[in-house]
Amino acid sequence: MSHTLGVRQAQKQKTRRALLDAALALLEEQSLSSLGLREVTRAVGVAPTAFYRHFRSTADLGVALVEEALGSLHPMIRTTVSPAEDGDERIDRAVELIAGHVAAHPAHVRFIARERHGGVQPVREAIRAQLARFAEEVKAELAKDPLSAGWSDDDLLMLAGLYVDQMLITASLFLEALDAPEEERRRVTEVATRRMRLIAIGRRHWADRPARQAG
Amino acid sequence: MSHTLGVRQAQKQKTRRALLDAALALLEEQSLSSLGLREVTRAVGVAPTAFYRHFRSTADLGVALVEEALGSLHPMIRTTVSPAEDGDERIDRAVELIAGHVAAHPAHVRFIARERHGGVQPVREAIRAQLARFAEEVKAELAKDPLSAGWSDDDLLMLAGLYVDQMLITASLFLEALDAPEEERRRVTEVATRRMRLIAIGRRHWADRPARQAG
DNA sequence: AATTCCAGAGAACAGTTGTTAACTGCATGG
DNA sequence: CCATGCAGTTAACAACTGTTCTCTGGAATT
Repeated sequence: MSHTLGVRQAQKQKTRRALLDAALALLEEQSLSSLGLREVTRAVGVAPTAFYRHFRSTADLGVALVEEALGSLHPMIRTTVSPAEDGDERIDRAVELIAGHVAAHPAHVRFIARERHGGVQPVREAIRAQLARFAEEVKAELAKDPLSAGWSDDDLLMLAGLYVDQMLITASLFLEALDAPEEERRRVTEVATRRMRLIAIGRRHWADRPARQAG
Repeated sequence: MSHTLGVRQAQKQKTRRALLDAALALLEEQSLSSLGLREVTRAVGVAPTAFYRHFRSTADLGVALVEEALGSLHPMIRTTVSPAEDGDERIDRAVELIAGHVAAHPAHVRFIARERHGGVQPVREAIRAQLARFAEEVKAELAKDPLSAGWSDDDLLMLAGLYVDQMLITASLFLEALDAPEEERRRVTEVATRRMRLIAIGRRHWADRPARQAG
C-alpha cells in the first residue's frame, strides 16, 4: 500500500523530523509556552517561514510531539499489565521497563511530565486524552484478571488510573535520577517497586473491606 | 518585636504583593519560563525597572511564589494526617479539605502543578524541597499511629510520599473540574476518596505480605 | 533643618519575536 | 517536454524583550 514516497515528500518528512527533534531538544530547559518558532527553525538551519509548511504554531507542534511520545506506547502498556506472570514478578518487570524507557527516551518523558499541566491548553488536552486511553486499556487488562471478580467498572477504572498516574510519577523520578549515581537510581527503583506493591496489596484486599454506613 | 513598619517599607511590600499577584494571574494561561518581567510590571502599572527592586528575575519571583503557595500549608498537612479520627472518616475529611483549598486558592495550586516539572530549574528545586518536607512531616505523623508498628523508616517514607503525590494529583483533578458542573466535581471526590481508601487498605495489610525469596 | 537613602520613573540599547508578501528552484503529473 | 505545485528563501514590518544608566521625590536618619 505505502510504496516508497517520492523525493519531494521524503524531504518534507525529513525537515519535519528535524523540527520535531530540535524542538524536543530545546524543551529540555524550557516549557512549550516559551518555545519560539524562530528558535526552532534556527536550530534546524532553515528559514523561519518554513515552519508554517509543517505546523500552524508551536502549540500545533506540541500536539504532534504528544502523539509521538505516547502514541507508540500503548502496546507496551498492554503487555505490561496483562496478567501473564504473577504479583511481584510483574511489578519488578514493569518498573524495569519504565526505567528502560526513560533511559531510551528521556526527552519524550520530560516533555510529557512538563506539559501535562503546562501552559498550552491544546497540548494538555492531547496528553489528557492519551492518558485516558491508557487508563481504559489498563482497565480492560485488569478486568481479565480473576482478582477483579466482583469489581465494579468504576472501581476498575479507579485502579487503572491509579496505576497510570503511578507509572508517570515513577518515570519522572527516574528522569530526575538520570545523571545521578547509580545508587540513586537503585533507590528510585526500590521505592517505586514498593509503592506498586502496596497498591497491589490494597487491590487484593479491596473486596473484603468493611461496608460503610449509608449516609 | 515587629512594630508597624514605616510608610516606606509598607509601600514596598504593597508593590511586591501586586507583582506577585499579577504574576500569579498571568500564569493561569502560560508557564513561568515564558513570563516576561515587563509583562508583570505592565499589569501592575509600574515601570519595568521597578521589578528589580524586588526580584532578580522572574525565576526569583517564581521561587517566592512557591514559598507562598506551599510554605503556609504545613500545619494543614500535619493535622490532616494525624491519627485523631479513624480510617474512612479521615480520608473523607482530607479529600474535602483538598477540594476546599483548591477552590480557595486555584491559582496557587495551578502554579505548583505546572511548575513542579516546569522549565525553570530553581523553581522545580524549591517545589521539590517543600514536597520533601511534606513527606517527612507526613512520615512523622504516620509513625505515631499504632498501625505503623514494625514499619521500617524507608517504608514509612515510601508511604508518606505516596500520600503526598496523591494529594497533589487530587488537587490537580479538582482544579480541572473547577468550572465543570458539580456532578463532575462529585465524581472527582468519589474517585479520589476510593484511591486513598485503597492505599489505606494496602497499608493495613502491608505487614502480612509474603516474604520474597532472596535473589 | 540638613543630609542620606532608596523605590520607582524615564529613556535608550541591541536583540528578539510572529507574520506578511513575493520570490525561486525543482520534483511532479499531464 | 512543458506546466503546475509546493517546500523553502528572502526581506521587511511593528511590536516586544531584558538590562543599563541617569534622574527624582519624598521618607528616614542624624
